[in-house]
Amino acid sequence: MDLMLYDTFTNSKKKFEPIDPNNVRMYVCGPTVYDYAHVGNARPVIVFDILFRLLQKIYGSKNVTYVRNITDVDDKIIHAANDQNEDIGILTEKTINYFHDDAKYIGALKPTFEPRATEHIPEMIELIEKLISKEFAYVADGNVLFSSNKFKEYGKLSGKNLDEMVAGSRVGVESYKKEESDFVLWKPSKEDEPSWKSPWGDGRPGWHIECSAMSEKLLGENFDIHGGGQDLIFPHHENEIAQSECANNNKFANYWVHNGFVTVEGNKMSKSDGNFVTVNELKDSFQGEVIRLTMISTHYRQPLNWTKDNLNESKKTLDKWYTFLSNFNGDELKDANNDNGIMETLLDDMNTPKAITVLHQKFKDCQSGDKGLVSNFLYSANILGLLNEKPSEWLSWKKENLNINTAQVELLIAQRNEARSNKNFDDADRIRNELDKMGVILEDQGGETTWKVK
RNA sequence: GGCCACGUGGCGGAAUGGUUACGCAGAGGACUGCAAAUCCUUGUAUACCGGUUCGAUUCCGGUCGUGGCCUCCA
Repeated sequence: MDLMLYDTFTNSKKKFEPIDPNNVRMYVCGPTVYDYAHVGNARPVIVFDILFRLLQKIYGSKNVTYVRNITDVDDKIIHAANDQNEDIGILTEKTINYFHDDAKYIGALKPTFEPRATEHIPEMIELIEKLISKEFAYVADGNVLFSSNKFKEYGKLSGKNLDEMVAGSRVGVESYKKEESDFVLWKPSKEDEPSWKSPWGDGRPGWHIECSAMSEKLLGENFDIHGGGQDLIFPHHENEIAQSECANNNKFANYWVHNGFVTVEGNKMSKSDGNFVTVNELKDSFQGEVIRLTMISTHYRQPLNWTKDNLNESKKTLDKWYTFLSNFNGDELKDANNDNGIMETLLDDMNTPKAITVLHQKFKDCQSGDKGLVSNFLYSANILGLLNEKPSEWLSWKKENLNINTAQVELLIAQRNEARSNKNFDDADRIRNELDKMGVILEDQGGETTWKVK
């Protein structure tokens, strides 16, 4: 069965055919590093992690190159550094570490390459020079601008056309721009701003050029998949296409894959609206796989409404699965390797919600305890990056996180069981209520009493 | 104003030209001293109006509504 992907360029599902099956190449726009990532930022990390895993399964893990860049020079970073009175390099380094911690927490594999903008300034300058020499770009007041109307196909990804855009635009036009839709490739740096020497004076790159330069360096002029959030379609990806295709006279990316937004009460989650939740702040209450399952419970192109109820539902599901798996030791579940259904759902434009349905079915099927079926269930979940923890560790996670006095709980349980064995059920129930108030729930099973945290 | 996406039960969320998944919650049952957990059973939905069709939730047109992009944004 073929991999089908929804391509923004044609607004339709297309069969995926790699340029080179021995080197399938994907570029995804990564974070701008000035602050903790919120769950909206985390969505593409998970979505394209799923796609990365899928491509590795199909083409072999050695035959897929996944590039996710880090934007470490940008106005927002400069502002944040100024606000916090912090050195830019220290701020970006710190934020990159946060990001890596978060990515690991939500179970994302490391990309093959994670290039940083500041480490590719020479490549960007080279690309800009190429665009100037081909007269797609011009210099004005120390800025270098891309001349949008020189690229006849400008707007082809987002379905916009220049005349309409100008008519409806709310942007103030900078005086040095020939056309309102021209965009900056290089701009002069002010005092105290990061700055690099260039043929056009000391300055720094515009936002879009880094992706064109770095993708070309690591993946070539023409590569398979370019991904990112839907809000990057215009202008970011449009501008990347303009830069790269004009510079190289070659097709840029063959497939454009965009994830939908995370919303909060129906509105897009974003830093500027202040309606965001960071991944980091969820770590106290939810394990990474809970976040991951919540995220992939909705198809990647649909809006995803972020609620605590959804998180709790995912948690409940994973608790149930892990509880069941805790009856087995890991070694006896190693032999399964055919997935029976999960791959089919993913091949159809990464239908993760349907994959989860398949997982529920498999879970039901393996209630008999048949080790082959249990192994298959576990293997299937692993494809989605789920159930990678040891059940015992998963189930004790909350206890360790909540400062519950384990010794006291065990003592009360012993007292209750003493009362129960004397058929003193009033006392037994009183103790259980007491524990309940502490957030501890008891389960009497097979003559043993286990407990868990609410 | 232009462009794009979307409207499925109480909630989440797939799919489909003809019996509408699955999960959560709810209800009933088994189990339990009682619970919890687990298992079994179960009710409820395709925004509105037209059209095509033997038949549409699915295809087409329109209406209404929601969200997004057009400015930094995943």
